[in-house]
Amino acid sequence: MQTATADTGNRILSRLSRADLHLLMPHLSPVDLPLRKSLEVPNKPIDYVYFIERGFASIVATGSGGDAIEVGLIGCEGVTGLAVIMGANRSPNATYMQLAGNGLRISAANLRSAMEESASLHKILLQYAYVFMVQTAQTALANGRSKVEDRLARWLLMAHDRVAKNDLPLTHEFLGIMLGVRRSGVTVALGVLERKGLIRAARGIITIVNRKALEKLAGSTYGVPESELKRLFS
Amino acid sequence: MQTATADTGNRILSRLSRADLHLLMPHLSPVDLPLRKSLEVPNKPIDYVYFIERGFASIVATGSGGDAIEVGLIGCEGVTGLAVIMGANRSPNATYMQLAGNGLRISAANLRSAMEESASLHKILLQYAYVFMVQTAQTALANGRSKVEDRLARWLLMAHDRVAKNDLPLTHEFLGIMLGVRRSGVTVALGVLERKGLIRAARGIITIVNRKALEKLAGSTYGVPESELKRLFS
DNA sequence: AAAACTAGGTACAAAACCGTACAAATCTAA
DNA sequence: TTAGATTTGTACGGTTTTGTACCTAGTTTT
Repeated sequence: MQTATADTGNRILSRLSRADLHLLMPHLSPVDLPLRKSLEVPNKPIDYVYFIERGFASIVATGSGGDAIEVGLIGCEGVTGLAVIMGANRSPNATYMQLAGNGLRISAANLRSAMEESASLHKILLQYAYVFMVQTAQTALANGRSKVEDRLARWLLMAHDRVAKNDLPLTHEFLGIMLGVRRSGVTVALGVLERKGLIRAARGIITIVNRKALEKLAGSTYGVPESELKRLFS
Repeated sequence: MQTATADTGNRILSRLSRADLHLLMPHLSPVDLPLRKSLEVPNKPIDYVYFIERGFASIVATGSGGDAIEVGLIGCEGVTGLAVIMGANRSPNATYMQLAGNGLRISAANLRSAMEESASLHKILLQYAYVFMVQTAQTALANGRSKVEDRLARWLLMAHDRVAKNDLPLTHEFLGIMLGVRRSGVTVALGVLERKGLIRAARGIITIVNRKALEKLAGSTYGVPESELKRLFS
C-alpha cells in the first residue's frame, strides 16, 4: 500500500500542522474516484473519509420516499464524512462523485483516533463541517426562493470553483436530479445562459465562458459559504 | 445572578453526565425568551449560546440580498450557537425566537472553555449539531421538491414537536417568511388543511387536530432528522 | 454500417405559485 | 366606543415549473 506524501492537492490536508499531518499520513491511502463512485450510503456506517484532491462529490438528501436533491458539493477544498467528524457513524444522505477525480482516504476508525489525539486536527475538520453547513443552508435558501436559471448559475459556479478547467463534463439529466427539476427544464435554462453568452454547451460538456456574468446572475445565492471558507481557511 | 439547577427542561442538559453538568452550571443563567428575541445576528460574533427549555427558535438563512428562509428549528431538544460548537465564532444565519419561551444561556467564551475541558461534553453538543445539519438538509429537500401544502404540514409538525400544547400562536405572515412563500399562499394552504380536518385556525392561532394525518400528508419530508435525534439521544 | 443507446432540443396543456390588491374580521389603544 | 392597526380571506392575471411526449443528434456496440 502506498503512503501519501505531504504534497497534496487537498486544501485541508495542506493546512494541517506538520504534527497533525504525520498523525494522519500513515493511514491515508490514495484512491481513484471515478464518476458516480459511492463514498457514503444513506444510513449505512461510514467506512472511509475522503480527502478529495481532484473532482468533486455531491451530498444528496433523500426523503423516506425516493425523491432526492443535492444539498452540497465537496471538492479539493474539503473532506467527506462530516457525520464521522461530528461524532456520528452514518448519515441519511448519500455521497457520490459527480465529477471524476482522485483523493486520499482514511478509515473512519483511524480518523476517530486521530481526532481524539489531536484537538487541533479535530478543530480544523469541524470548521470545514461548519462551512459545509452554511453551504447546505444556502442551498435551502436557493431552492426555496430562486428560480431554476439562477440556481443553475449557482451550481455551475460552485462546480467551477472545484475544477481547474472551464469544461465541466455534465449531462442535463444529472443536473436536473441535483437541482430537483425536470431534465428539460435544465436544457431550457442552459439555452438561456448560452444565448446570454455565459456558457457554451456541447453534448455532455458545459463550458464556463463568462464567470463574472454568471456570478451576477446567481446574485445573492452565490458567495456566502465561499466567503466563510476564505475567512476561516484564509 | 441566579444559578441553574440540574432540573431543566432542556434535553441536552438533561443528558449530560453529572461532571459535565457541573462544568456548565456555574455559567448558566436563566433567560426569558420572548417572541422575536434575537439570539444570533448574521455575521456578528455570537455572545451567548442558548439551551432552550420552552418555545423554539428559527434559524434563518439570508442571502447577500434581503431574501430569507428558515433552515431549521431549535427547541428544548437542542441548543443554539452551533457555529460556536463547531469552532467558528459567528454565522451568516440569523437566529431568533419564533415561539416565546425561556431557557438557560452561557457565554460563548465559557462554553468554549468547557468544551476544551470535557471531550464528552463537546461530543454530545456536536452530535446535536449533526442532527441539526440533517434537519437543514431535509429542509433543502422539502424546499426543492415539495409543494407549499406539504411543506406547511412539515413545519407544523416540527413546531408541534417542540411545544407541549396543540395550540401554536402563529401568523400567516410569519409562516410565509419561514417557508419562503406568499402570505396568502399560507392562508390558502391552511384552509386546505383545515377543510381536511387536520388543523383548526383562528386569528393568530393554529391548532393541531389530527397529527397522524398531518404526518401522512407531509410524507417523506418529515421524520428523517427526528429519527436521527432519537437514535443518537435515545 | 446498422442497430441500440444516450443526450439534447422542443412543444403544449395543466398545475403551482407569484405579485398585487382590496375588503372583511378581529384585536388594541385612546 | 371609536379610530387605528393587525390579521385573514379572496380574487385575478401573469409567470414559472411540471408532466409528458416525440424527434433529432451524437456515441457505442455489434
